[in-house]
Amino acid sequence: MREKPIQKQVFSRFLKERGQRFTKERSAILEKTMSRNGHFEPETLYIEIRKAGAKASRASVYRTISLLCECGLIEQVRKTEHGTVYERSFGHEHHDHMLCIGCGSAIEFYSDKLERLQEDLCRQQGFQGTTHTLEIRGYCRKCQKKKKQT
Amino acid sequence: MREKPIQKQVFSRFLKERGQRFTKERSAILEKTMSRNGHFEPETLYIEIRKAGAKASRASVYRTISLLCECGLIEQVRKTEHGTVYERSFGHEHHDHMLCIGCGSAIEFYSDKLERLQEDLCRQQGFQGTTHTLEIRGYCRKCQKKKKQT
DNA sequence: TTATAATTGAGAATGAGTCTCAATTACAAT
DNA sequence: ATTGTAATTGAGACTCATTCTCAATTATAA
Ligand SMILES: [Mn+2]
Ligand SMILES: [Mn+2]
Ligand SMILES: [Zn+2]
Ligand SMILES: [Zn+2]
Repeated sequence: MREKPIQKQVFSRFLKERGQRFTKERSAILEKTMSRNGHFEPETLYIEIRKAGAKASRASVYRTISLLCECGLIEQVRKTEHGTVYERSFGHEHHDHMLCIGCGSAIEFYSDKLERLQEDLCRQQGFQGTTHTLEIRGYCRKCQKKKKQT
Repeated sequence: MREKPIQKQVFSRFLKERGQRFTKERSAILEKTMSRNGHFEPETLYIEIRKAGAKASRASVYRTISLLCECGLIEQVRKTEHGTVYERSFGHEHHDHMLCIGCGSAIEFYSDKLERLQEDLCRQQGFQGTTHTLEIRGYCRKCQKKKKQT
C-alpha cells in the first residue's frame, strides 16, 4: 500500500485552504504534469490526457494549469508565438535556459555566481527582485556542426 | 537642407538588397518607431500613426515591424498575455530589464560582468550563444514603499 | 508607355486562451 | 441516507493578437 505522493498532498492542501475541491479531473492533470520531465504546452498535455483515456476538457486543463502555477508546483517558462511553455517546478531546482535556434532543444543550467550577481544588480538599483528568467539563444553543439558542414 | 537620417538609410538599403521598396507607409512606421523612447506594442504604434494622420494599415504595421526586427533596428523585448513588446535597438545599447510586478515599470540596466559571465557559462556548455534576455521581476522602490504602508 | 513584381488595406481567418451556463458532483449538515 | 449549497465541469461561444487573402494600387525597369 503506497503513500499518497507528496505533490498530491501539496495540491489538495492548497485547494482545501481555498475551499476548492480535489476532483478526479484535477488529479489526472496533476499526474500528467508531474510525470512529464521536460517543458510542455497545455495543448500537448490535453492530448496526452485524452490518449490516456482520462477525461478532462481543454478548459479544465487550462484552469488546472493556472492553479498549479499558483500553488508553485509548475511554472511558466516562456511565451512563444505558438503558446505558453511550462515546466514542473516541484522537485526541480531553479535553473535558466540556453535555447537552440537550430533545433529547439534546451539546455538547463544553474550558476550560483549568476544568481549572486543578479542580487547585487538589484541592490544597486534599489529593486527588490523576486524571480527572474534568463534565456540565452544560440546554437547547440549538434547544430554548430551542421552549420560548419554547409 | 538636412541629411537623410541614418536609420532611413539602413532600412532602405536593407530593403533594396532584398528587392523590396521603401514606401511611404514603411517610412511613416519607421519614423514612429524611431521617435519612441520606451517599450511599445504594435497596436499602440498603429493608433499613434493614425492619430498623426499618416496612413498605414494595421497589416502594414505588423508587416513592417517584422522587417524592422529582421534588419535590427528594433527588437522584441518580451511576449505578454496582451501582446508583444518591442523597443528600438538602433542607438540603444544592449541592456536587460527589471520589471515591477506592482506598477509595470521597467528599469533598464547593463552589466559587463553579467555579459562576461554568460559567455563563460556558454563556453562551459559548448553552446554558441548569440543573444539573450534577462528579466528580473520584483518591486521597484515606489512599490516597495506602498507595500510597507499596507 | 508597358510589363512585371511588390505593396497595400479591408476584412476574413487563425489559434491560444477565456468565458458562459446548464448540468453534474462533492461536501457538510441534518 | 437525504438534502441543500456551492464548486466544478465541458461544449462551444467568444476574445483578441496576429496572419492571411486577394483585388486594387503603385513603384521600377525596360
Ligand atoms: Mn527548464
Ligand atoms: Mn528596454
Ligand atoms: Zn540545436
Ligand atoms: Zn513599481
